Amino acid sequence: MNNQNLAKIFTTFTHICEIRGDKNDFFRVRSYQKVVQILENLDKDIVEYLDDNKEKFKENIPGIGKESAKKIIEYINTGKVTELEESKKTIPDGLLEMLEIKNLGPKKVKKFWTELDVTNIEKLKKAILDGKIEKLSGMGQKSAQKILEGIEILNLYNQRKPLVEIYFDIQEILKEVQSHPHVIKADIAGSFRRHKETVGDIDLLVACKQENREKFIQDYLNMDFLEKIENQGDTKVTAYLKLGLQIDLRLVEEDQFGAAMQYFTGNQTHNINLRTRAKQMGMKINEYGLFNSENNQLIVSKTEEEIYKALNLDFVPPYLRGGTDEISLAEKSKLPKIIELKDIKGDCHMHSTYSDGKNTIQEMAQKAKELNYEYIVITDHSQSLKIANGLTPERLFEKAKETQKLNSENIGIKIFHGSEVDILKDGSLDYKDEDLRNLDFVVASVHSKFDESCEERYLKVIENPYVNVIGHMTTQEYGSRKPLELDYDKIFAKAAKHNVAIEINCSSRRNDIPSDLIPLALKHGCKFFLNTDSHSTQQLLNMQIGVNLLKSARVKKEDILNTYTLEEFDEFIKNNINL
DNA sequence: GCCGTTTTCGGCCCGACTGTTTTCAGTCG
Repeated sequence: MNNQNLAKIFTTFTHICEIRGDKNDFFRVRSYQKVVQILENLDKDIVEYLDDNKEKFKENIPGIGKESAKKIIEYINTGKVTELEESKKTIPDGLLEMLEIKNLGPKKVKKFWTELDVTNIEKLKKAILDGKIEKLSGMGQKSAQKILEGIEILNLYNQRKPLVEIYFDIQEILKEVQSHPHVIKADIAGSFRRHKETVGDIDLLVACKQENREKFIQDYLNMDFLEKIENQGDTKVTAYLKLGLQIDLRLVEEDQFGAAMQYFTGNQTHNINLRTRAKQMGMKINEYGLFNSENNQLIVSKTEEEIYKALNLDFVPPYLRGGTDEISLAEKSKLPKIIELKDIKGDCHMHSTYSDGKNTIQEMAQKAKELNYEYIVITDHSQSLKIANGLTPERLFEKAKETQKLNSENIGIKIFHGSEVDILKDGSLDYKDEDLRNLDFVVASVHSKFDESCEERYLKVIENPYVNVIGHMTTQEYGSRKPLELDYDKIFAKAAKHNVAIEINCSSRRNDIPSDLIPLALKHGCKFFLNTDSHSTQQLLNMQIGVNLLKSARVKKEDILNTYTLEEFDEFIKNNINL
């Protein structure tokens, strides 16, 4: 959490500097922007980089210099950064929210503030409607109108969306574009391709012959996933999707596609670092290719692989392009080996028609077999969760019998008899020991009283010998429930001690635990299950999104327990019950 | 503010698009 909190503090500071527009501040702001990106993409909490006394950095992090380090250390020790707090007093609060408006940057915000005393969005709206904005120098009716539109779409489209929520919708959109007769190649770049947890916009790249561009753009503008067009030029269209996100289309020539994918995948710091490297080597990178900077001769442009190779680097996969240490690792051929979808051998949290799932055990097993899994665990809800048709001990027994029967029919995948057992208000489990004893696998989850009492309940249930994994621990649900603020240090330490794994639940409404907690759990030696919590066969496909999220968090195969083969998993659950 | 095979000062990634201009500033990614 420190990384994200610090990133926010530094971001606010850069915004304040930009609005004030002090002389010679441009490169200072850019340095801090770089620090923000580094913080957002570190694979460990920043506190891990400090020495035991939290007084200095153990190792150098390129991009974080003396000044930033001082501020970070102050934050770790006191919870605030004095200089940045002080700077907040130098401008009215409302100016910062104005920066969120599309087409409105720091220069104009400053202009409106100093010339018209416009200090928040409300005042800005009034100034536009009163015709005051358009009279300012450098402004006009169109600019004023654009800002007004920016205010209107602020709440509609400006929210970042969780990757898990939009992943398959975007794939569908991509397929539609790819099937257009004038499209030679199309793909999504940007944070979507880097597998970030949330996505602010969609970068769509299309290779298309120059003579077909105009025709394609006309057809694109009429595609039914688009809602509103913002800007359009010969090679670029900015628009909004019906699902509530901005989409930027860029058109390139076929043999520039790799260069464009590289250029638009980012992140910004990765690109700056790469272009700086190119420059030092006498080359120049833009979206059209890698060029000799002296004579502008093209060196390579067709594929990303060629570009990294020409810069004497191993290919850096998109999910590692976070602008931290990936370029120096690629230079030394030391990029980390990260989990792949094919490493996943089973899914250990899913529901059937016995509780609130839409498909039978057999249907779930059949779909899982198609995904090349060796095993699944059916974990229907326990008795207290009546709203989800939780199973009484009698029905749990029936389910065990059906599971046994299916396994005896050799359907080509092993089904384990599990349950997602509620953690009750006192931290006990929702079945008696005699029922728990007959289960192969227990996911223990909270489904009621989502408050700080969960900390004590988790600490107690971790001691329960039947528990294999704690399900969706922070209980976050996008748009409805924020992650619980608990002492995760304490919980993870105890879970590791008792060999209780932590679930990374990749259902489309959860993504829990969120990736910023993963390094903390790893630090304590915890292992994870990556589960889909599927309530239908279709949702089993979410595993792909879960793996993608783990890639950008640099999680390795050995940290995820459902990479175990059937034999290893069988052995694991037998040994894991510690009576 | 940060960095260094151009190393302790001097330079810092690159291009598209828009609107207001008449050659460019601001914004965005």
